[in-house]
Amino acid sequence: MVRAPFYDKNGVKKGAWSREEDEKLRDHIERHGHPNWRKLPKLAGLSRCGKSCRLRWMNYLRPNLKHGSYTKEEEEIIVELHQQLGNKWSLIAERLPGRTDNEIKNHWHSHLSKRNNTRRFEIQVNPIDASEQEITSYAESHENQRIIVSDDRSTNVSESSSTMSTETSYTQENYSPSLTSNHVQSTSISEEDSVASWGTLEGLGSDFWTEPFISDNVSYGHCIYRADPGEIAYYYDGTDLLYQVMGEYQLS
DNA sequence: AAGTCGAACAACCGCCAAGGA
DNA sequence: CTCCTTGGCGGTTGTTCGACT
Repeated sequence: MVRAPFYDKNGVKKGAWSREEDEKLRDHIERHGHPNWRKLPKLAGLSRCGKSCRLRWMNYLRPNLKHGSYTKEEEEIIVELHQQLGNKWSLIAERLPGRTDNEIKNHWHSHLSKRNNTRRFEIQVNPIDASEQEITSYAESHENQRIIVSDDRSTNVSESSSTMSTETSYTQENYSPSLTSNHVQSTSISEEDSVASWGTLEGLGSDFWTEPFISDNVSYGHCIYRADPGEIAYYYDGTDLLYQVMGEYQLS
């Protein structure tokens, strides 16, 4: 999974490290430390640049490093800290003994970011036909996620408007029916798609999707925007989740 | 069996801030 | 004050491997 070793035009070796190189680097640092990374390769008898040596030491050879799979607790810490700090991998790594910033960053991109993205989704609600049970069933299938729909989802099509409406929230704690839904569906949405519709929102900045915290002036369970038929409504659930609810008013 | 594709991850690259000359 | 060196950080790339067709 690494680049094959090669020498650049300056005779500096790049690519995967051999066991012999690792031994040389480890041995040198254990004897002399690393007061100067630039000078270290020459002193250690390596054809690498100082930066490469530092990276190899910090991310792989350093004592007390953990390698391999992450525990659930570690993943929870990463997700939580990422929400607080953003891509400050070095700060996150400080809170996870034995893990490096590079490793955490890789793990985030290959595992956790995808999982996190699935927290943003779109709900297609037929306001005429979708029952509470159907919506609740949807909520049940999305563990630990709150579904919010407007109270007037059952109002007549001709009376629909784009004014703000009250809302009712359905959670797993409150409801537990097991109906399957034909009218409440979810699909993953991309961040780009979400941002593309951002202009319809009020009270939140355009950087909401990248900000770990939410605006203080948005109350719990607040319906931000109510859509006309065919438009997209956005609902804020009081934590850090924002749902898109399709204003689909036609029976399919 | 062979080809394709995406996930995983080690390593590289460019940029920036701090500190010393 | 300016310039240079160095270490550190975050984004990106390149290669391998396993799953799937």
